[in-house]
Amino acid sequence: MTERSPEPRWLDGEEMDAWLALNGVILLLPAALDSQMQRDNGITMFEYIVMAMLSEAPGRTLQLKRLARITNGSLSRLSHVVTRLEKRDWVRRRPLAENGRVTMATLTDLGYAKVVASAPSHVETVRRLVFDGLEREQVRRLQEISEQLLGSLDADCASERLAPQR
Amino acid sequence: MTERSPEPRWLDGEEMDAWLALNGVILLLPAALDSQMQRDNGITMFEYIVMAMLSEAPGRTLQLKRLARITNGSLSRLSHVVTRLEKRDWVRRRPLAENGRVTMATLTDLGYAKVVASAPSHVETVRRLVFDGLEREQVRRLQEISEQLLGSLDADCASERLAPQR
DNA sequence: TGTCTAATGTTGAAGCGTCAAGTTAACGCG
DNA sequence: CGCGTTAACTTGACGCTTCAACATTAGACA
Repeated sequence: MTERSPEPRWLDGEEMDAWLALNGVILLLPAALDSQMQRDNGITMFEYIVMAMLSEAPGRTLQLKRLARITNGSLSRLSHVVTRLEKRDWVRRRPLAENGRVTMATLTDLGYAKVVASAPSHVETVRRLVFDGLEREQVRRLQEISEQLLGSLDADCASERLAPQR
Repeated sequence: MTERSPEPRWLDGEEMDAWLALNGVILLLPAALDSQMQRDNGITMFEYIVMAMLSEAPGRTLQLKRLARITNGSLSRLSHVVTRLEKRDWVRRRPLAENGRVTMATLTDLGYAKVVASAPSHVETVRRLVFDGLEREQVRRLQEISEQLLGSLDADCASERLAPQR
């Protein structure tokens, strides 16, 4: 619990304004995307991303560990989700013969069809909520800033793994 | 929803890059903030925001409906959270005499102390994850872009309320 | 004044995510 | 070879959010 650091470096006016706006975005945008996906396609945003990543992988197959990484999810979360997707016959699990520790997830034909069917309305929503309102130049800036933030976030995750607090 | 629109307006290269990065941010940043708040202060990010908003309100008191709006949360979610916060003696609920429909939430002294104690580590995290990596100019651009996105999101919410699908 | 409708909150159930614990398999190394 | 350690994954419990249903009150209006 951060001992008694003398005085935190509070945010100044510009930072506070930016933070309030960004805060709204990271709260509302995922909710809006999830809501649309659930309503129009009956699946979670995360389920969609998992299947979309699989659909682009060679043989529509990926190791769970790797799939967890590229979807920014925990292994546990992924395991639960794959269980659900298996019940709907969209994904199949198969242990790898060469290495008994890894298990592979494969997107079925039915799963591929589901991704293809779900993509258009999703893209439409992203376009409407994000890109329709932005100039070309802003899109480039958004990418630059987001990648910068991603860098800080990755560093943060890494440091947590290496230096458990307390 | 979107019957058989001929062909969706797919994202081009720049948009796709920006989207991937933004997607990572809106997925990882809330998780990182929640994780820090839970670990260091034992409360949810949303609980913190609720109490922080109350702490800045006149009389540390706000109507639930209004509190829901400024915290970007649903009324139901807020009701559950306030119930939890009441159990910890951080917030108190009181129906308004003048208008039996509204109920007010008030931050207690204990709740105020909790916010004050939680703020430094939170600000430190925001600074580390967001602002330490950005130039001044980028902060301004981030604000501009975020506010633009917020505009689209608000319009989206509004349209959903007015035009229920199906 | 009586009724209808809308606004404000509450509640319970169901679904999803996290966390901690457990399993199994590979690896290092004495 | 046996042992301990690590990596990959699974599972169950718990907590939070959503959703739908409900309760209550205020205002409209006839």
